Amino acid sequence: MGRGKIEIKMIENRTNRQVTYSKRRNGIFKKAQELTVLCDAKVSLIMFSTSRKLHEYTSPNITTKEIYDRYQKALGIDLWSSHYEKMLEQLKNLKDINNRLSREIRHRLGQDLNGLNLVELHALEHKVSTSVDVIRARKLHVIKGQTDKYKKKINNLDKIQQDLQLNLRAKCEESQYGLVLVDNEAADYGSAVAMANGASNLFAFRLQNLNLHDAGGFGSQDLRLA
Amino acid sequence: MGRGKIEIKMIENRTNRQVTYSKRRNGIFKKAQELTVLCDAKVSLIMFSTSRKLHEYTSPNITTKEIYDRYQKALGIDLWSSHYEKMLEQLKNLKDINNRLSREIRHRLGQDLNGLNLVELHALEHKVSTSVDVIRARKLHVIKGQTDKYKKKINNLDKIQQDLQLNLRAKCEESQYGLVLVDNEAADYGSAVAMANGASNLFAFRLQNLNLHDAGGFGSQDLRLA
DNA sequence: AACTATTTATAAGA
DNA sequence: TTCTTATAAATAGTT
Repeated sequence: MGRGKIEIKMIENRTNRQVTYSKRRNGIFKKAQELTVLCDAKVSLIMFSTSRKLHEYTSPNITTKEIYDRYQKALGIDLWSSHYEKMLEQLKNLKDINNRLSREIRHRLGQDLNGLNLVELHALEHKVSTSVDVIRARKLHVIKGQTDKYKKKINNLDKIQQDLQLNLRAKCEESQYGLVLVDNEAADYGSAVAMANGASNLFAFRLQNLNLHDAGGFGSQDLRLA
Repeated sequence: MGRGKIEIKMIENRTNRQVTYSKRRNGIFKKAQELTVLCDAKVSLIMFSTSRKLHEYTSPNITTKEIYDRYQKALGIDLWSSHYEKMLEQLKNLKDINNRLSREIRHRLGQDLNGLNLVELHALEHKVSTSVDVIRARKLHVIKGQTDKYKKKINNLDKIQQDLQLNLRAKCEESQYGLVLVDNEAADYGSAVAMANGASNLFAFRLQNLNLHDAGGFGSQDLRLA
């Protein structure tokens, strides 16, 4: 349809090709639009020129995604299925795991026990009771670690005091220059005491916190300094 | 282009519309194919008739998916992202929940306690210890329910025996026809005993199972028939 | 971008 | 549906 008939083969001249692309693109878009209106059809027309430039027509009242969803449904394929289905499966697995974990926790909390028979209840009691033992052992271990550290600090403090007393005695037997030295030692002594007190206060604070949470109370032997 | 000019509006006659759809569909496909060849373009043309029937044209040497991938790239969008990202978020949330639940359970099992300080350990001990109390209380409740049932059955059995003895005594003081009646009563007596034994065996079985799981043992008062 | 001679598409009818 | 054909529409080559 033009001044002359043309053969349908690639137009070698770049400019001519570009011009023809433009003209025919408009033509095909118009056809698509007419088809949409005349025949109540839904059309998605996507095209890329040689220069990879995008042009598209989509019928009104529908999106490209909807067209493509319909397309996949019609062909019974899902180009994203492998990815999508893997995710769905993952989701399902995680939900299952979640449910099992939640149930386990609820039971360990003493909730939802109605479904359990005597055997299951006893097994659960034993499990949780064993856990308490493990946790208590761990707690005692931590307490022992902290008291050991505390005792060590006290020992250090004792040693420093002894050294100080020795030094003081020595200094008193020396000249007046000793005073300066004594001042220095006194500074050291002060920081050592501060340090020891600091550690001690820290520990006291922790014990206090413990008691705040100790609704059940724990046996006196639990806090014995081993 | 036809015997007469037509207005571009929906063709009301279903048949005419279908015929026009057919003709124009062929026309537009031909145009798409010519554009592909003449201009070295890539075209994806998807359409649905009123009856939702799918027809498509895709340029050779390219797939519909590739066209759509290019399309999304060109527009800088991702048609599936909203769906996809929602799923990703769901996955992430479930994983987080899982991790928290797992951690809670591990702690309640007495595992992975290294990261906990003394306060946390004590709180944990208290929580789990409280749970044991709840579970134990529930267990005792169940045991009491079963023993009550057991006692009730024994009472019933006693009553049946008393009735039998009364009846037997009465029958002995009657005529020889009494023997038939005694046989009937004996049958009843047997089934009653079987029933009582059955219940008793069931309970014994449960206690046996309990003992299999009873590594820690439970106090004798726990099994006292209240 | 226009123009326009010519080809092509297609509406209506069979 | 498919074919026919008169006519509308598209467009190749030109300006």
